[in-house]
Amino acid sequence: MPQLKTKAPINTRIQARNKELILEAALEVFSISGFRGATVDQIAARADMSKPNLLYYFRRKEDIYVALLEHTLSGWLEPLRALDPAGDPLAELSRYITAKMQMSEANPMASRLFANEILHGAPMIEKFLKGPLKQLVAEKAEVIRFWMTTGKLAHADPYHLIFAIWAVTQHYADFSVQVEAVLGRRENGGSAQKAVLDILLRGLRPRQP
Amino acid sequence: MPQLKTKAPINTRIQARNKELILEAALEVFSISGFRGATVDQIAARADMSKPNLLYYFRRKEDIYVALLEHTLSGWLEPLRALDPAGDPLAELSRYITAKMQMSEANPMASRLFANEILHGAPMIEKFLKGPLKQLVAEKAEVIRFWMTTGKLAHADPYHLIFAIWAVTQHYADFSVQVEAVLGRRENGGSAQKAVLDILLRGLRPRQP
DNA sequence: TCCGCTCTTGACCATTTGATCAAGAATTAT
DNA sequence: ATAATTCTTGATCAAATGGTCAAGAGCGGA
Repeated sequence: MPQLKTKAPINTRIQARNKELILEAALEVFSISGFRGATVDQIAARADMSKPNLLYYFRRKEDIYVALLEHTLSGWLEPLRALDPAGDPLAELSRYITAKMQMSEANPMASRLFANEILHGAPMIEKFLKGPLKQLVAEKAEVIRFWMTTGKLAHADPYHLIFAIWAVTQHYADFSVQVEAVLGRRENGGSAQKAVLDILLRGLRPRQP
Repeated sequence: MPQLKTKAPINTRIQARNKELILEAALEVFSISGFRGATVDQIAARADMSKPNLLYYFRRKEDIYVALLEHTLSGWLEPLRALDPAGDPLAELSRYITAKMQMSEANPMASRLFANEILHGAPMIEKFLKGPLKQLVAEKAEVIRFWMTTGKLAHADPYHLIFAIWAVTQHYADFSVQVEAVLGRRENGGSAQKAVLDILLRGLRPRQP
C-alpha cells in the first residue's frame, strides 16, 4: 500500500527559489506588455528557464499573473493602512503621499502592473477591489472625515481626496514616459515629490487653527 | 498608353463611411483590450464587416491603431489649448479641470486608449509627446507661471500642477472600475467634479488678493 | 549505495491570429 | 449599356503562442 504523503507539495528550496525567480521575471514582462501582450516564453527567458520548466511551477500563464498580483497587492496598501488617526493630520497625509511617491519611484513596475489590470476591467482582482480595498478606504475616509469635523483639516470629500492622492502619485510611475517627454528627461524625483505634496496638501490646512 | 490617375485614392463616400465605422469599432475594442489584446476579427465584427474587407481599408492592424490615435489626439488637447492668459486664472483653471472631467465622463474610451498606449511606453506617439505635447505644455506652464509671479495665483510648480490635473481627471476614466468598486457603484459624476475642483484649486488662491 | 521523488527540457500539438489571394458583386464613369 | 473601377468575402497560409508529454537528470532520505 503506497504511503499517503501530504498531497499539497511542500516548498522545496528549489521551488522557493524558482518561484521567486519566475515572479520577478513575470513582473518585468507583465508590467511592460500587460497580460495579453506578455508571452510565457519571454518570462521563461528572463527567468533563465525553459518554458516547460516554468509551467511545472505555474501550470497556466494566468496562474503566474494571479500569483504575482497577490504577491504584490498586500504591500501596496501598507502606506494607507499606516494612516494613524491619533497622529497629526497634515503630517499623516504628508507621510502617506511621500510614501506613495517613493513607491512609484522605487517600484514603478508594480504600479504599472496594477494600472494595466484595472484599466482592462480588473478581471482578476475584482474581489479585492470590492472587498478589502473598499473596506480599508472606507475606514480611512472616516478617519479623514473625523479630522475635518474636529477642525484639524479643511473640509473636502475624503474619498475623492484619496483618489486624488492615488491618481497623482501613481501618475509618475504609470505615465513616466509622458512625464519624461514633457519635462525633457530631467527631473530628479525629489522635486516632483515636493511639488506634489504642495499641490495636494496646501488647500487642506485648517482655516482657524 | 494607360492613363495616369492620381494614385492616392480619393475618398469615396463608401470609404469615408467605412473608415469611420472601423475607427469607431476600433476605439471600443482597443480601449478595452489594448493593442495586443485586441484582434482584427473583433474589430471587424463590431464594424459589421468581414476581416478581409476591413483590411482593405487599413492594411495592417497597426494602421488602424495609429489612425485611431491620430484621429483622437487632436481633440484631446483642446481644453488645455484653450487656457487663456488674459482670463481670470482661477476661472481658467476651473474651466480646464471641468472640461477634462467632462471628457473623462463622456469619452472614457479615448482616455483608456491613451492610457494604455503610454503605459506600454508610447511606442506609437513618442514623437507627439516629445513634440507638440511638450511644446504646448511648456507654453501653458509659462502662462501659469506668469499668473503666479503677478500674484494672481499662489505659487506652485506649473508642470507638476498640470500633471496633477491630468492625473486626477483621467483617473476617473482610466480607473473607473476601481472608483466604482470603492464607492460602491453610486456616484453621479457631478459630485466627483465638484470635489476635484475643490481639491485641486483651493490651495491656489492667492494669499493677499 | 540505492530508490523514489523532484526537477528539467526537447519535441510536439492545437489554436489563435494577422495577413493574403483570387474571384465575384456592386458601383461609377462614359 | 458596358467597361473600368471599387468593394466584398470565403478560403487559405504562416507565424506565434499556450500548453502537453515522455524521457532523462538531479537530489535526498533510508
